Amino acid sequence: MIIAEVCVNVTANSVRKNFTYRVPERLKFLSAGWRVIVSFGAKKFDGFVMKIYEVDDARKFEFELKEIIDAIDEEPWFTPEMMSAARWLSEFYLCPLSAAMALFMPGRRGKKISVRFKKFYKLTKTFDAKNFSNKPAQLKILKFLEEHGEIRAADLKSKNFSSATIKILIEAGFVEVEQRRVLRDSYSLIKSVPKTFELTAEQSAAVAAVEKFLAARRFQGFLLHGVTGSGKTQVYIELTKIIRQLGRRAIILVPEIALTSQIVTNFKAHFADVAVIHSRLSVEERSETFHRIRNGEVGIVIGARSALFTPIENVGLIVVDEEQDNSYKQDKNSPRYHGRIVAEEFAKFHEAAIVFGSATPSLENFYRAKQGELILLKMSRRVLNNPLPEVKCADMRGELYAGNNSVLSRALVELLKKTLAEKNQAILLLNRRGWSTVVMCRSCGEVAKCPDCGLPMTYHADGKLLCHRCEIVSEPPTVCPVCGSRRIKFLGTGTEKLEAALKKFFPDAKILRMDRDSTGGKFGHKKILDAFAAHEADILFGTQMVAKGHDISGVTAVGVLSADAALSFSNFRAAENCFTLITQAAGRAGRADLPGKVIVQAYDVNAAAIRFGCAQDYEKFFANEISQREENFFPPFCRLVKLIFMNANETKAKDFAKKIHTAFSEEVVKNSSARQEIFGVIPAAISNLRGIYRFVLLIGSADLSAVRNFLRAHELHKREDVLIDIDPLTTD
DNA sequence: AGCACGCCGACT
DNA sequence: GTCGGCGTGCTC
Repeated sequence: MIIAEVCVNVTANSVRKNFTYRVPERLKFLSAGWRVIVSFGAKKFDGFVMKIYEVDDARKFEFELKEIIDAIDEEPWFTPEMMSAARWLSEFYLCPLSAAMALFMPGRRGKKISVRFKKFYKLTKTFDAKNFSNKPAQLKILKFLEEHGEIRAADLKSKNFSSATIKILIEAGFVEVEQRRVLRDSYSLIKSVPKTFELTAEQSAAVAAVEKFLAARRFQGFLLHGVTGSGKTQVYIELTKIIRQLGRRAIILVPEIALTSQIVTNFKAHFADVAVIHSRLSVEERSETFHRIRNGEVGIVIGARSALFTPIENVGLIVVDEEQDNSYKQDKNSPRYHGRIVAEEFAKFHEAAIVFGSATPSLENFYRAKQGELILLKMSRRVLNNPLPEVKCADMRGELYAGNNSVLSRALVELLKKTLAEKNQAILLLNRRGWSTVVMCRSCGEVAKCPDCGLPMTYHADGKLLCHRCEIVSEPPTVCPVCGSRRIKFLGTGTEKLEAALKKFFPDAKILRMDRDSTGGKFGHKKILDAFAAHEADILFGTQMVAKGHDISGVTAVGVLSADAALSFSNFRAAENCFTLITQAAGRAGRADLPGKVIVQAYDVNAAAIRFGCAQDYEKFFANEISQREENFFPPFCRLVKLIFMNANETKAKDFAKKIHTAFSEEVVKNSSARQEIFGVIPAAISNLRGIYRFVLLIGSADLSAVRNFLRAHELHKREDVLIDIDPLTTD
């Protein structure tokens, strides 16, 4: 009898093994990689066939075998590469195999994906027109088919062919029906004109350095450190050309969905077989794209981090653009994987080259490049020798002393006035959406908080309070719920309040806001950026999405408002994030022949990130920051593992965390040859989520495998009340 | 994830 | 004495 090992798709941490099912005769076509329906306990679940083998019919199992109920798709969903990748993911991130497998699924839950077919009619054999002299309608169709080869069923009416006539022809054997799968591609409308470009010396050198390894079919990591406007995308395109000529495929990752349109446009100018994958595509569109990839029709997959999880084979090149970007980290669902880490591991599987690109590399990767682990490729000049913009810092404390309590510093107002007068464009970045970021009682200091997660809520121009994490909406208080005072104050500035300020300062300017509230849908960002590129607006302002990866030639001025806002958070990455934000935003200015000017507004103008950011000096920033990281034993000198202990009972959560803290100190910190540290127990940043208390233990480790062994030994990965986050973005 | 089984508290 | 709380364990 035929036996299948099935990974049942139950999202429970405790179910961590595969289950054995009998394969009934009618499903004997099943092989590893198929999705199937199985009964599990009292219910039906979908599952993934991991292995098929034959055993003697007399063979007894210690449990009663059930039969697989049905197959889900028309073909195996998972390739062997996808399955081994999933196995690695579940080992590395300690998540159930089913959770790792689910990453490769187009929807959240593994339901049958509706497949769309279109009907075509085709000519099957030659015909003699003489035989149809008294059948003009049939002859008309036959002649049409002879000329065009086929006709879509949907087009019959418009051509005045009747379905009855077609039916006769089918019965007579002249015409056959073909059901063809419809593969939609919302990016097919993006057409671009092939551009020939001449590579700069630096670009050519970068391409040549990688090319050596591409041909050798060997894993190697590269860090392409190129200033904004140095033409990194052109390097990616050249490398992709080379790998395609070698008959291998490429994956191009961008941090956010918003950036895919831009890079897809660039790639489509050179390649015809580009596919786009990201989570905002409909489930059907994603699965159809999977189908095209599986068929080998696709040579280049472009997308956000989920573009790693496709059936693509024979990959020779993986590009991680803007590799420092935090959006590569999956932060909401398990497994909490980091796209950068996973991409590199996949590159090893495929014996591919991986190119990390950035103007402001992550500390981790720049450190690795310095150590020689990654090959460093430097591009320090902009293409066409465009100058880097001139960056000035505006001291907002000084502005206050001088009596200016506006959001905009005098220097920025001057710069904007000049820019508008010269008919150029400006970009302003304020990394806070909404109107007021804090709603506070002046009498007692109470802040309006989200009922679910306890984080401060943001006041929006529509008069509602919104939690940016849970998206819970509520009415702002008129009376303080704690002390009863009516002195409710709306503090802090978001993009909506900035919009009002801009309208007041520049009543004649056309302004465009871009933040999550103004960019809905698949192409929301693109619409705004296209409008701005067409100079339909003079000032584009919004959250950090205005600073990422686009190239609009009319922009000569950039303002970064409250650049140091992120520095107040106790986050070891705060300085890095701040530096990156300034550099990225500044990079938007003066990319064409017009020189750019940038104003960075900050309260703490002496902070290292602000100083080096304004100087646009990555090396100095790195040198300063890396010494702090070493001193505090933070990445890249360790890997972090964050454990969150959750319980409705505060004491239980805390006590369990304490117990694990002690165990880790005894078993790992004392015995490991590598440096291991554990901090905690501290309340999580979200200390209570919907009535569940949350406490954090933070592990800094120079040997992750020892930590993983510890977690396994204590079966923390099997628990529902402990969350494991490897390489977390924040420490609380 | 679901569901059954099992051991302690307040009820007809 | 029983009904039902949800802690623990199992599902091929």
